[in-house]
Amino acid sequence: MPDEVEVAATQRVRNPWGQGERLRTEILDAAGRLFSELGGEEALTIRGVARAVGIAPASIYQHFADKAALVRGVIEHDYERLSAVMREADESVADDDVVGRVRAQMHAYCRFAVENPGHYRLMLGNRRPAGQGEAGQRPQGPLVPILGAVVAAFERCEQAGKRLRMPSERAAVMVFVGTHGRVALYHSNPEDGGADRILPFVDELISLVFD
Amino acid sequence: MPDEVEVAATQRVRNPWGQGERLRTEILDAAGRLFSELGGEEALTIRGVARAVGIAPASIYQHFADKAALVRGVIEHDYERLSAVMREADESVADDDVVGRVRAQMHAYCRFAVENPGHYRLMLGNRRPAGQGEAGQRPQGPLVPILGAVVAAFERCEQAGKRLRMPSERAAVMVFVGTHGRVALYHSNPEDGGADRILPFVDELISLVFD
DNA sequence: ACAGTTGCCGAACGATTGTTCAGCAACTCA
DNA sequence: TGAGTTGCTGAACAATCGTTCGGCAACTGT
Repeated sequence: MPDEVEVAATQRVRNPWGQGERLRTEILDAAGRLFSELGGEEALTIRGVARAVGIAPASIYQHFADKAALVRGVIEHDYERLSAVMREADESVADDDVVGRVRAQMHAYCRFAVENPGHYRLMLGNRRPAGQGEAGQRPQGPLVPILGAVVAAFERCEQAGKRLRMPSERAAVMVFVGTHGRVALYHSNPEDGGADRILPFVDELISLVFD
Repeated sequence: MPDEVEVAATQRVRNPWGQGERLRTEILDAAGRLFSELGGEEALTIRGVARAVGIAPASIYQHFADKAALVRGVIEHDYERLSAVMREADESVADDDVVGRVRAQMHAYCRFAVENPGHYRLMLGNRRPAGQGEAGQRPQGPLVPILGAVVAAFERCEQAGKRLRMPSERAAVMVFVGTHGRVALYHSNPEDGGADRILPFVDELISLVFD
């Protein structure tokens, strides 16, 4: 019982150096970079991250309870990054160009997937062990919330009078999933063309769901 | 120099028991099963395979030079399996039902991907280190030859007079890649529906590329 | 029946993994 | 200035990995 109180107090205390939080994100960034280069949860080692940051392996445990927590942190950190670039791309297009906003979102998705093959692989490969999610939280894969933004973009298209060949949510899944699969094909065979081959495909896919 | 001769002679000698080859495929099957359940190259251990087969870890090395050779064997074995089920599905449909043959192929692909999550993950996650392929062999990802069968099916559609909204090869990529992506979404979030949610999506995707 | 070959096993080796712990150095507060 | 707290480190732990080696048992041809 006194243990809990002490732990809580320890966590609440601020770092007097003012560097602790910065090192945490530094670890997160380095781990993310290794993720991108190596790809795969097993390829990411505590020692490797520590070496990349320039600290001792034991220091990792001052910021993350264990390796699983570090991996969760990297995943969370990078999904926010992907969501951010898609949101920025969405907002960088004029409001009345509703289709252009869909295209901008998907192009941003492609760029991110090409530039971060490791994270991309993680998005697919994350097997979610039973009971990993918080209690009461409906279990959902990491792609689902991102898909939500695409659905919203298609609903804006419908409200702007654009004619779709199917309900907006279904169109969003169609485009998102097709883009996702095209990127998978690229990662399976990167030799023949990169983003310059992917983006036209995505554009044609988008035009396909409109009437 | 005499070493090479002796090794070659050893490899050429047939197994007098007549069981060696059978055990090899037994190892391959067990490794494939573990691949399906665990998913991921790193999760597949020599000791785990040996335990699954019921033999000593050292015995694996009588049939595979090292772990990389075992993994290559599993990949090859299972791609042939996937190609086989897609070919069987293709041939199980009447010749004049050209669109039905496309659907049968893609449905078989979905079933395989749902029933073998590990292999599916492998199809995506296989990072091909430089110089792994045989010399003179154009490097290509594992999805590419399978895609070829889909292209052929769409070319048959065109020859039968079906109108496509794009060149047959592009339509094949569109459908294949969209199906592939839909399966990825399923694996990312298996809770909401399985094959019964995937197959209608695939059917709609196929109908989308026809005029 | 006997020598020769072959496939499998038990045991071990070195390397690497995640993780823990005591101690040292740098900072804050009185 | 001195006590107290905090972050980081070096060293070590047990576990697990791929892999190797000598020996045993089952089969072959003669």
